[in-house]
Amino acid sequence: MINIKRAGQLTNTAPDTIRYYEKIGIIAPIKRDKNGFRQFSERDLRRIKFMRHMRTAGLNISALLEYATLIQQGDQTRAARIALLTEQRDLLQQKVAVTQSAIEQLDYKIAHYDDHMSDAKHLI
Amino acid sequence: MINIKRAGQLTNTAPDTIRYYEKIGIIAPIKRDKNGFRQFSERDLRRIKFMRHMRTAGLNISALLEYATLIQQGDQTRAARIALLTEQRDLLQQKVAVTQSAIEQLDYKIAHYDDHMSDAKHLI
DNA sequence: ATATACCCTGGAGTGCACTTCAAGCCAAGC
DNA sequence: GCTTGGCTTGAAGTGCACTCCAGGGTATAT
Repeated sequence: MINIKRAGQLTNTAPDTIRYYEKIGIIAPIKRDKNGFRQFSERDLRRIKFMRHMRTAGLNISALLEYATLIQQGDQTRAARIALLTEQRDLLQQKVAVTQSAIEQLDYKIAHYDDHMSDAKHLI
Repeated sequence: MINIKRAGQLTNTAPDTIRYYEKIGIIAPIKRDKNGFRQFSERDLRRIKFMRHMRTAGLNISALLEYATLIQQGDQTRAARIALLTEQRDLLQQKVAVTQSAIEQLDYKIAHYDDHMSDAKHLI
């Protein structure tokens, strides 16, 4: 059986973070053994990995909680889930665009640091 | 002359944030009029815009402070500045990669929500 | 002269997402 | 039987980047 330490290794997530995710409800309650210790299933691990991945990418907890809540409410929320995922994907795409343009500005500065000094219009 | 309210509008930055940026040193001290009111130059505005842009993209304050400090130290820090900008650009590129992969996962889920239910391996 | 509308400062407060802590339970090894 | 190690909980603490506030100054309009 997979305990919380192992689950943390397998999902690259601190045990405290896993407990926190369960407590706030973005992952479903984990099964316990007779001592109250968490026993992780493969599905639990997939859920943790997914939430970590989305958090790392920049989704906030409240969006993930909404999603987790929709899942818990069953199949009739499918349309709402798709809408939420689509909205969040669009947000991530905007983020990528902003970051790309920052990368371009950095590249420009890196490439032109020789030519001008810092009073040139494009430099600070 | 450009006061802080106008500077905020022109740079899309709250006046409180501009004061904060000056206080912590990621922008140079702003010139004051006889009443102690800030008078922003075009260069000040460029600096604020740059810092906002970088912050929005995800650079942290400490990296920006390092950069601002190097600028203040003059031309002999050019190599260090380029190194810092390059390092930060690489970090942003990694961020973009992570975010892109999250977008792909979301796209996959959006596209396949009909086919399977949530016990499929790729869904949570 | 009084109201209005700016600005200033230092310091406290906020929101987010963890992260750490204190106190305690249970099982295995010496 | 007692220590060690892993787990449990609720609650408090942390770090980051702002954001707000109290108390006060100055200039313009009525």
